[in-house]
Amino acid sequence: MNYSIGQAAQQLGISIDTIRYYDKAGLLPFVKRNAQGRRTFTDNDLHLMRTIICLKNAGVSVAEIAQFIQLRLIGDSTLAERARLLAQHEADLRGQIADLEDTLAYLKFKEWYYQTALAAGTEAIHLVPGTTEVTPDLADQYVAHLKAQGQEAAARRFRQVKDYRNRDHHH
Amino acid sequence: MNYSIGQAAQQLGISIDTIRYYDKAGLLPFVKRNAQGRRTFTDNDLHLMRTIICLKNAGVSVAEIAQFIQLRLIGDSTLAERARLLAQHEADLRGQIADLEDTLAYLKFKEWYYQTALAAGTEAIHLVPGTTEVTPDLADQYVAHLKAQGQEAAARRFRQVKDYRNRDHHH
DNA sequence: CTACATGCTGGAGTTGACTCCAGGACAAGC
DNA sequence: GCTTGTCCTGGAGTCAACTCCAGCATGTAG
Repeated sequence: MNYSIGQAAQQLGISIDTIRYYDKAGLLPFVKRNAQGRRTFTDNDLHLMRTIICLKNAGVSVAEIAQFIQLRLIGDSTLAERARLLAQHEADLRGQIADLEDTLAYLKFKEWYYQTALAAGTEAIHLVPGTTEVTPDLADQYVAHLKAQGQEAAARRFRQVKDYRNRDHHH
Repeated sequence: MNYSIGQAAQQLGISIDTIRYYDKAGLLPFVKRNAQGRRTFTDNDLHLMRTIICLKNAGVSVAEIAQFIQLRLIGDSTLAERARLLAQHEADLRGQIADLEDTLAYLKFKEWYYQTALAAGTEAIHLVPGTTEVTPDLADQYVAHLKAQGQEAAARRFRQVKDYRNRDHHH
């Protein structure tokens, strides 16, 4: 079964222009044309494009995906290199997920801040009296709250995030 | 304790230019200046900026963070609205994490593909003989492999991802 | 007194990933 | 034989989030 660019776009959930952009960028060397010069997509093409979209979702740049596709074109001699690239992208992805989990822990802390402030009717309960500065032991209060709720794991996680964020970064 | 823009940048792990960009964008209305017109950052300022960086990490745009900061400036009357925005961002973040987990499941499938191909010395074991098309039941083989390894949960997850990806999307 | 580090502003430039457009080809339906 | 729909190309435009620059001010070290 063959599909037009419009049908392919619909099935993949991306725009026609995006497909043409990927083609220009060298991501779709396997896509053939018909007698009129129009692109025709096979089921196998769509399968490959799903892998491309997967890599894109994993935060891999178009240039890096193009490199991967070029290796594929060369053949079996590049199998090890391709496996290595995928493993690298997997490690990056795990890192991204861990970062987002940390961000989530911090966001929950902020939500606790607003839930308690809302319950009190004012943000003042978290501020040093007469200022707009938050109380210095706010994070400790939150950890105590988590522990009181029996959420030991969450408390440990938040402590780590907090300690990490307060340490100097050197990028 | 007060810090210069350079010290703040170092402690937060972002560049001086980024801080100035955030200031221009209205994210830092709370930062004061000294007699020479230079920005001075308090510990509390850094705390607030860590929250901003957290939201940025959660994929929130600068414009949306600016809106949040404006609400904070107004005071207690906006507490409920701020709590609502945070809850929304948390939901978005959970969605992002789930998407990345799906991507990870798909990436692991591809890694299995390359591990087995490497073991065989050729990609041909996954292709329809004489073509460059992957065998139609490749995904099923992978699921069988996962089950044989006792990874029932991973098998279920992959099946869902696969089914989802093969269904039409309508964005 | 001069050099140097650090800061300021307004504004221009960069990057990646699209997204849109003008101008044209072709097949099908009326 | 005209309109409509879908496709083609090269190239320009957009957008967010920085990133860099010129030109200037100021505080400190030698």
